[in-house]
Amino acid sequence: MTDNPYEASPERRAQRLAETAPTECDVRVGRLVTDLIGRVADKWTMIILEVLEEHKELRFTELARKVEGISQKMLTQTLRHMERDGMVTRTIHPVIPPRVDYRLTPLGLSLGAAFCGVWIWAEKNLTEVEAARTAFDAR
Amino acid sequence: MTDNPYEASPERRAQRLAETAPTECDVRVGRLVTDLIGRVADKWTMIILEVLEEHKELRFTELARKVEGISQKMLTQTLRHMERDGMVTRTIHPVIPPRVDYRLTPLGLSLGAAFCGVWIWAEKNLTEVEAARTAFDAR
DNA sequence: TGGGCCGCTCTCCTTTTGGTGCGTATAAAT
DNA sequence: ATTTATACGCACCAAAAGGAGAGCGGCCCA
Repeated sequence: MTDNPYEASPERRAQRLAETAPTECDVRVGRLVTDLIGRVADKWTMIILEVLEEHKELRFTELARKVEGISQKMLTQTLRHMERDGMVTRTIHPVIPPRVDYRLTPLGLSLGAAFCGVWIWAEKNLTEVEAARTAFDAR
Repeated sequence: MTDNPYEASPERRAQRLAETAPTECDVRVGRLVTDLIGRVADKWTMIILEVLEEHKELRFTELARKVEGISQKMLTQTLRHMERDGMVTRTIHPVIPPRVDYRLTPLGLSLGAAFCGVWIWAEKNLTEVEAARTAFDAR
């Protein structure tokens, strides 16, 4: 990506203003949104988000068990990213076997809610997507 | 990813049933959502989706120019994935310099609409995320 | 004395991802 | 005769992601 596709074409911006804009979101935020979505939407973040929505507070090994399939490395890494983005809080209890609790912040919860739309879409259009795939593969 | 985390743990499913499940979605939906998000979250799909929302029909090289930075390989690949999932239609005109037109299906349009929620979330919480990041990095 | 628990971190190693560039068919244009 | 334009497919290579497993620090229990 040499430079930003969101600002490239003046006609495109004109069109955006002329038409009933399909997304009324600001164009310049677009890059950051893409970035954010890319970061937030990977496989593990979603699952961890979901698990932490159910059980509001979990420690490291509990998460590792619930997520089931994640490596320690990925769990640590994902949790750090989520912490950095303000999605989870990490509280260390200085006890004898170390204990660290993770829980969602309001920000994290709201993200989960935002993704609910996609979730519902997937639920609604599941069969259509699967049909499209099998039709495509059968050619 | 050795196997599917959504079907792996019996205790988790039991737990899901026992509690007031916050998402009542089917397991296949979960897989599709993860899969879908993983796909849409890649760098190019989102941008192509957006570009095709604005100009409803575009040919290959037009897309290549609008997206600006994408390699031919990635453009082809991403379009094939989107076609397989039923997001775009691909019409080949058997003319002398080949001509192929791409446009969004209703399914593709509705997906764009579904992701609008996440888009809006990101737009709304952008500053908060950035603040969290700088705060985290300053430690 | 020697495990074992917990929450990591670090070091390999393999897999995946993505870019570059070449080949291809075909007819019109030069 | 050669070039040009179009929409790719294919082979090759570099970079990044991600998994496996070892180590570690400190205290408790046998």
